[in-house]
Amino acid sequence: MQLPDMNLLVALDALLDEGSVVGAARRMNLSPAAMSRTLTRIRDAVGDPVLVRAGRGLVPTPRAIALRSQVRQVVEQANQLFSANHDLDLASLERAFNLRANDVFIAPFSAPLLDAMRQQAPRTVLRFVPEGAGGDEDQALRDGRLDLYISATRELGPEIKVQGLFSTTFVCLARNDHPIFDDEITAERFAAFEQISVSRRGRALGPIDSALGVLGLQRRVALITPSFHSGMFSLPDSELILPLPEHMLHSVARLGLPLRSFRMPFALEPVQVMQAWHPRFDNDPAHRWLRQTLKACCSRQP
DNA sequence: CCGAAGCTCAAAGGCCGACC
DNA sequence: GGTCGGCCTTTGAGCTTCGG
Repeated sequence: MQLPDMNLLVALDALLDEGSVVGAARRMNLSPAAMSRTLTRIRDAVGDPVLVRAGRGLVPTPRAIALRSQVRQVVEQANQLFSANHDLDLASLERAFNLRANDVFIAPFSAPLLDAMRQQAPRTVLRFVPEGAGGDEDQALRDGRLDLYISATRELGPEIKVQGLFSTTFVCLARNDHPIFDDEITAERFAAFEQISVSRRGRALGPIDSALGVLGLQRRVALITPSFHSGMFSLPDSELILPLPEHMLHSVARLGLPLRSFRMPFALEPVQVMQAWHPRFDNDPAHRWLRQTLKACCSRQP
């Protein structure tokens, strides 16, 4: 049986990633001419143009886009196969770790994590990547665009691995002289003030509204922001209330804004924050080290 | 030794942005 | 609008390596 040339897979991976013959050639230490000929062989093998001219550069065909994540996965698995027995040398490890997280994690834990990385693996880079279109976490984890996804969501693919990091409860933030502090804070008084909802997907309703609903109450969300930090800057000049995870209070206090916190006047389920990764990284020593380091940071902090 | 495969070098041709 | 230079991909020619 004639096996296909596996080197073509590595080249295809580089070509799809770079979107350029010159870029892929540079990555593989080849001349552009050699990479161009390799692309010709890939086209013959796949039976598709794979990359077609668009102006000065190249763009992927639909077939290439469909193949992309599969190619990435196969190449990474092959890499692991050949490097699985190598000891991890953190001192010389050069790698950028791509994480997607919101400020519930970033505010309290990014500094300790970065500190641990600097001490143990000084040549690694921590990169927080922005939200993709329409919540593409599953695909980004599969493609290897994301090393870790840190979130409270459980709506991930069945193969995705998750590990609990910490649990946090919601407290509220309002300006120092907010009228809510004038009297006892009850659920009724809480619901009477306009509020900020933090949602990366632009949602106004969440667990707080469900809990209020049980009490026969309803609040009005006047402002929706993508992060807690962007929301809190609207507090000093308004009567808005911002519910936010307790874990963020310490870093909020350091900002020196004229804000004051108070406990939720009704019961709310704690939020479990987890880290999620694709199973192909399970045995990757560097990835395992990152997960352990991150988990340790979360365990140490309040 | 020979052919196949894959490489480099050099050159051609297309496209884009800057400049007049 | 036309010209020019730079960048990119592609292709022809020739070289090296390797297996039969």
